[in-house]
Amino acid sequence: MRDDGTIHRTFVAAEPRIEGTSDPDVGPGKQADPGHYDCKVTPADLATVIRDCVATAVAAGDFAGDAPADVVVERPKNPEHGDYATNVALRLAKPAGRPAREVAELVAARLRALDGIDRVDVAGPGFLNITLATGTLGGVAGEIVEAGASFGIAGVLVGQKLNLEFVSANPTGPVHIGAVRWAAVGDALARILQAAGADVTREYYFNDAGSQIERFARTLREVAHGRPVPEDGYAGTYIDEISAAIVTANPGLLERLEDDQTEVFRREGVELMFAEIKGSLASFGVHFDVYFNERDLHDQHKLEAAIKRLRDQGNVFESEGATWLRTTDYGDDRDRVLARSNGELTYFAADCAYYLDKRDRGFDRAVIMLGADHHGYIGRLRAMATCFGDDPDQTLEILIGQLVNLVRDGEPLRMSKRAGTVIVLADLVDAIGADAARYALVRYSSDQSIDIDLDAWARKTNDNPVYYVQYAHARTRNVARNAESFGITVADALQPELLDHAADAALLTALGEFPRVVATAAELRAPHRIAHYLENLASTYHRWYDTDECRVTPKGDAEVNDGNRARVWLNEATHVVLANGLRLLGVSAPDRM
RNA sequence: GCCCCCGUAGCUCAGGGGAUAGAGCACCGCCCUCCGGAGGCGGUGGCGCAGGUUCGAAUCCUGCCGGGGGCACCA
Repeated sequence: MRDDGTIHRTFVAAEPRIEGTSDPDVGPGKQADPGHYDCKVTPADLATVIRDCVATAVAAGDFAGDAPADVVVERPKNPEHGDYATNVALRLAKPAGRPAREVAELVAARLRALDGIDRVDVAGPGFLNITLATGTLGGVAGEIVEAGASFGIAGVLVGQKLNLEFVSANPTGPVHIGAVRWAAVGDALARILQAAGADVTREYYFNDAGSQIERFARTLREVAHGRPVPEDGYAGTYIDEISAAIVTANPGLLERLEDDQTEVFRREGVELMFAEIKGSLASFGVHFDVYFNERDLHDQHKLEAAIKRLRDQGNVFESEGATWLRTTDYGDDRDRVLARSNGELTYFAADCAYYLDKRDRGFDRAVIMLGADHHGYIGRLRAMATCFGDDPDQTLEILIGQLVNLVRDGEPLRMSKRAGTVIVLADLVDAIGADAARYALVRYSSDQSIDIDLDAWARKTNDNPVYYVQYAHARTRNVARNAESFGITVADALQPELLDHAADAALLTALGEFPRVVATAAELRAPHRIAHYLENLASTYHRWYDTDECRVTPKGDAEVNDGNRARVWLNEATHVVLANGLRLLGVSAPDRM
C-alpha cells in the first residue's frame, strides 16, 4: 500500500481553550466526565478535544501529571493508522510514571465516548490512532466551501505589528536576479503572515543617498557627453537610455555647470530608475505599502538624532577621529563606525536611524530579508538594537536567504555588469512568465541555494510543478462546469456521510490540514511549505478524480445520485483551498488552461 | 583564521524528536467504451562520517570531511 501522497502536518493546541465543551465556565481541568461533550468533534478542534480529554482523565485520577502544553495531532502517513494520530500518551507516560500504552488506553477510553469519533486504537509504543465518524470528516467540505476565500486564515500571529522589509535594491540599476528571490519570497511571506493574523507593512528601503548614487549620476553625465564610463561607474544599456532621456527632457543641460548637470542627472536618474523598478515589481505582482527614502533620514537629521540617542545610552565612543558604536559589547565581532574621521556619516549610521524610525512608527518587530552575502550584518544589527535598549530577539528578525543562479541548457548563466549581461526581473518574467517565476522562487526553502532552470520552468508539462498545481485547479473548475450542466451544484445541501470512500477521506483530511500549514508557514517564515502542500493536495485530488466511485458527474448514462451531489462539495472545497494557497504565493489560479 | 547556509533515491528537493524517511523527474511494467492522459496505478532506489543527549534522532549538541557564500572609516 503506497502512501496517499499527502503530507502529515500537525495540529497543535498551544493555548488552553475550552471551546468544544458544553460548558464554557468549566475549565479543562474541572470537567467531571467526557460525557460533557455534547457537540460534535470536528477535525479543526481535535487537538483541543484531546487536550481536554487528558485534563479530564487527570482530574478523575486516571493517572498523575498535567496535560502537556501542546498536544500534537498529525495525519498518519499510513492510512491504517486512522485519520489522525497523537503521541500525547508517550509524552504523558514519564510524568505519570506508567507505561505509555497504559496511559494511552486510559485516554483512548475517554476519546471513544465522544460523538464524532468512530474508533480509537492504541498502537506501537503508545500512539493513539483516531478514526473519525464518516459524517464528521465529510463536514469539512461544507466548512471549507462556506468559509471560501477566508478558509486557511489562522490566528496564530494576531496582534503582531510587523514591518517586513525586502528587496530594497539600490536605484542605480534594474532589479537584478539576486533581489528577485526576495521579491517573490517576501511578498508571499507577507501574504502568509497576514493570513496568520499579523498586521504587516511591506517596506522597500530606497537608498537614494550616498556615494553610489553620486557614482550613478556621474556615469549618466559622462555617458551623455560621449565620454567613457568612469572607472567606478555603472554600465549597461539602461544607462544609455536613461542618460539620453534626461538630456532630451532638459534642453541645454549639457552646457550648464558640471555640478548642476550632476544634480539633474542624480535627481532625474533616480526618479526614472525607481519608476522602472516599481514597474517591474508590479509586473511581478509585488507591491509595497511604504517606499522609504534614505534621503529623508538625512534631510530630517535623523542620523544625528539616532547617534545622540545611542550616545545617551552610553554606547558611543571616539577613536582615531571617528565616532564609533561599541557593538562588541553585544556580540558583534568588531565595533562599527558611525561618523568617519572626515565627519561623513556612514551607511551604518543610516541603518541605525532607519531602525529607530521603524520602532518609532510603532512596529513591534522589524523583519528584514537579506541575501546570504549580507549575513555578516546580523551581528551588528542585533547589537545596534541592543544599544538602543531593545531586546533584538523581540524587535528585530533578520531572515537570510541563500543565493539563486539561473541555468539554461544545463549551463549556469554567467552575469557580468561590464558586459551588460545582467539578468533582471523583467528578463525572468519574459523568459518563463510571472507565475512560473514566482513559484520557482518560493518553492524551495530560503536556506537552500537554488538553480532556476529556465527551460524546465518554461515547459508546460507535468515536470513543471506550477503547471501541475494550476492544472489541478483548472480541473476543479472544469468538473464544476460539467456538474452544473447536470444540475449538480453546491446549492443543494451537503450530506457529509455520503463522502464515505477512502479517496474522499484522503482528500478531506488533506484539505483540513490547510489552516495548520498556513500557520506553520507563517511561524517558520517558510512559504515553500505552502507550495509543497499544494503539490501534495493536487496529487490527492487527481487520485480522487480518477476514482470511479467518487465521480461528481454520473458515468455513462447513469442517473444523477446523492453521491454526485455530495462530491460536488468536495470538488468545490478543493477549488477553494488550491485557489487560496496559490493566492498566498502570488500565483494565479486559472479556470482553464 | 572566524562567521553563515547546505550535504537525504541516479537528478532536483520535502521532512521544526515519534510508527515502515516522502514527492517530482529519470528508468522499468501497466491504465483512455470512464467528469480534460497537462492525469492515475505498480516497481527499482537514500539520511556524508564519528561521537553525545533521549524511551525514541534525518531532525537537537560536539568534532571531522565535502560544496556554496561572507568577513571595510564601501554602499
